[in-house]
Amino acid sequence: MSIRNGTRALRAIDRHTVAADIVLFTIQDGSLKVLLVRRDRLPFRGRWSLPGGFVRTDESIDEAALRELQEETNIGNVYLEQLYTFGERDRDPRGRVVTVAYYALVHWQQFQVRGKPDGSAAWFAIKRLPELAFDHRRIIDYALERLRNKINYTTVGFQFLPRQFTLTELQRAYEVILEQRLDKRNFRKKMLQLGILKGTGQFNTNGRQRPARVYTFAEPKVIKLQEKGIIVPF
Amino acid sequence: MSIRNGTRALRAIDRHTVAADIVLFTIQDGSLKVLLVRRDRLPFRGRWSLPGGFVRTDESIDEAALRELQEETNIGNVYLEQLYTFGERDRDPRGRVVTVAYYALVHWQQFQVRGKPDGSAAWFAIKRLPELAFDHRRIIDYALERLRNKINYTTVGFQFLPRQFTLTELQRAYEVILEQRLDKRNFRKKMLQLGILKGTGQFNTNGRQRPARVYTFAEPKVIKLQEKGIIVPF
DNA sequence: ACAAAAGTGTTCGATATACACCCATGT
DNA sequence: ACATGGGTGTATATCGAACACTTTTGT
Repeated sequence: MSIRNGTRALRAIDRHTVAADIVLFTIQDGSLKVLLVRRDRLPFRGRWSLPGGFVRTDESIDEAALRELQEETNIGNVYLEQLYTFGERDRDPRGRVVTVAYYALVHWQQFQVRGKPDGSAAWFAIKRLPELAFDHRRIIDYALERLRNKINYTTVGFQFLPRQFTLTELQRAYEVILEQRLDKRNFRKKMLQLGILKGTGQFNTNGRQRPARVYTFAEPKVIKLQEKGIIVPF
Repeated sequence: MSIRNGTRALRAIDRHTVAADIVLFTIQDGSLKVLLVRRDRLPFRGRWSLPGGFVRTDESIDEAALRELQEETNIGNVYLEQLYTFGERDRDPRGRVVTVAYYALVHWQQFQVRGKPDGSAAWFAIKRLPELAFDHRRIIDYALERLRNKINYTTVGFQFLPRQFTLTELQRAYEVILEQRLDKRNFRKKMLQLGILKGTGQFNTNGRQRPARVYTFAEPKVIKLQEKGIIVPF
């Protein structure tokens, strides 16, 4: 990099390596999980770590996060949000690496590990994380805290569901994230009166029980609910 | 920087310059203001910009933000919080510069511009910002949004006040930040029942009116009020 | 018939909101 | 005396929380 317009050189001593790491959440088998990849090189070879990598100088950090996500998975259209930037001095033994952490949410069926059925990438339940490389454990904790906050006043939680879903499925997602049971009647009342669900007229009959109404989201994107009312606590 | 333990070199092509910029808020003369400094070099020479500077490789980003703040002001003990990292490709004409933005809140008396009475640093009302360098306008907008959100469920707003204050002074601060008038009785009721204020027994008699009770914060730090109840809306 | 999940209303308490007058002091 | 901001309580509406039974299907 060279001096272009400036009078001050961007000195080499000021240079950092910037990484983008992603906490990719999903819900599977009734528990909240994150995607981890096994490191195949030093440092921390063999340890599990967050998917991510270095930001190139010809891309924005957001672009880098999306690219990394696509390199490891086949996911295209994901809710991805910047989380926090971790810049402690000694967080990477290789030298000065600053990580811009992101978090993303997907429906588990939406996800496919790309070309790596060898166990080098896997979902881990939040409750049973292995030892992680770098400060990635801290990053996950932070992402989890953000997710639990954000579910209270936005529709991020919907990202864990497929396009069509039943109210019970939606409630289960909320219960898993918040780690508490919710009252069925209160939940349904609140959700329906928010006006962000649209009945499809279809019924889902997968079990040996009464068929459930199938809904979709009326709002295409994640929205804030400040003015419409807060979703939880119930 | 050299390869230490790693098998992968941290290639020069991955190197970025990392800056820390600070949105320093205060309340003065009944309006919310930010500190800006005039750039004395290219690019954007002569334009106003956020205080900040490059992060050195021997300090964490938080340390850099604090250092920059202290280099420009005499402030020691400040509420400082990381805001967001701006990493668009072309946000800096000199090349690849990633900015980790922070915001900080001070009582206006706490602040002194260090050694620069020449007009190279000044407070600007949020409502009357000049044209700014880089994407600093966007950063300020983002900080303002965060501040307005955070005042609803934390005690950050208290950082705008001196150690001792009256309830009316506290209410004025909230009104300035939220840009709306609040009901006096409701405000006082809510604040007092939160249990985070401590009466000093003293009275403040600065005007030609009834003396006002003087309070201090019972809680030393900024706290979340999720469990105690939300401060606003009133 | 029964198991299993879907679906549905009401009551109660807490909290937010709206609102008006007297008090203590300085000039 | 009067101007100025300090200080106080109540009534109403809204929202969250708690709570149990009937319905529809598959086996």
